[in-house]
Amino acid sequence: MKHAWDLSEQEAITLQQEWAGKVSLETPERFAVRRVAGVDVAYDKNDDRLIAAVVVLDADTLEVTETASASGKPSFPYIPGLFSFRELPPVLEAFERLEAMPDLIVCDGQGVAHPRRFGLASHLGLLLDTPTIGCGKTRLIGEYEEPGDERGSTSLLLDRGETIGYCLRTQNGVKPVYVSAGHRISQEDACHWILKLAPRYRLPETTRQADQWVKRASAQWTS
DNA sequence: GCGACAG
DNA sequence: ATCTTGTCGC
Repeated sequence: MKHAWDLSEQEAITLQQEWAGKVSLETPERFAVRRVAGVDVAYDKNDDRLIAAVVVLDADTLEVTETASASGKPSFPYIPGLFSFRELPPVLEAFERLEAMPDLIVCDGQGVAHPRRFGLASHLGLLLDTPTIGCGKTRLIGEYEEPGDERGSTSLLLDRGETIGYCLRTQNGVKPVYVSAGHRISQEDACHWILKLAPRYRLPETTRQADQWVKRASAQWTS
């Protein structure tokens, strides 16, 4: 039988075009965030496995309150623009192992700053029906001006006349990050949240903690 | 055809 | 993503 994630490249693209229309760029009314999650995926080339880790932080203290992980064989190759079809299966499994769902999720990669406006963060947000933000270390698409040198400086990420996200400097003098709304959040709120989540380093604490935990998890899933 | 190209 | 040493700067 045909598995939900067993798609051809063309079918994946068609699904993105279809689902992009379901994405919401509006922050919910009475948006109260207590738990913020960070997601990261590692690849073990030795046995061709993906390891996903989800960490949940207290939105006020930024302390880790829960973690979960999952592992599986990649069911899709890495193709720029079709990233989510490779990474999401183990990520979703990790989320299922969480005791409490977070109020906001920060992903490594893009949200709507994507050729079809449906990056990893948008895909995950739609599947979990939860607000998501995409925060990438590098750009996938879009043009922008270099933001100012100070923390908090931003510039628009533009594509075909549309604002698809922001280029954000999270610390004085560091390389900027690329922020875009994933689902159920506005571009502006997405940017504000990333800045708030990155009080000390270039990357938000959600990403840093997820990165740290995915490495511990890989050791476990290997041995 | 050529260059770009999240992790 | 991952493979990898030293090096510059605070």
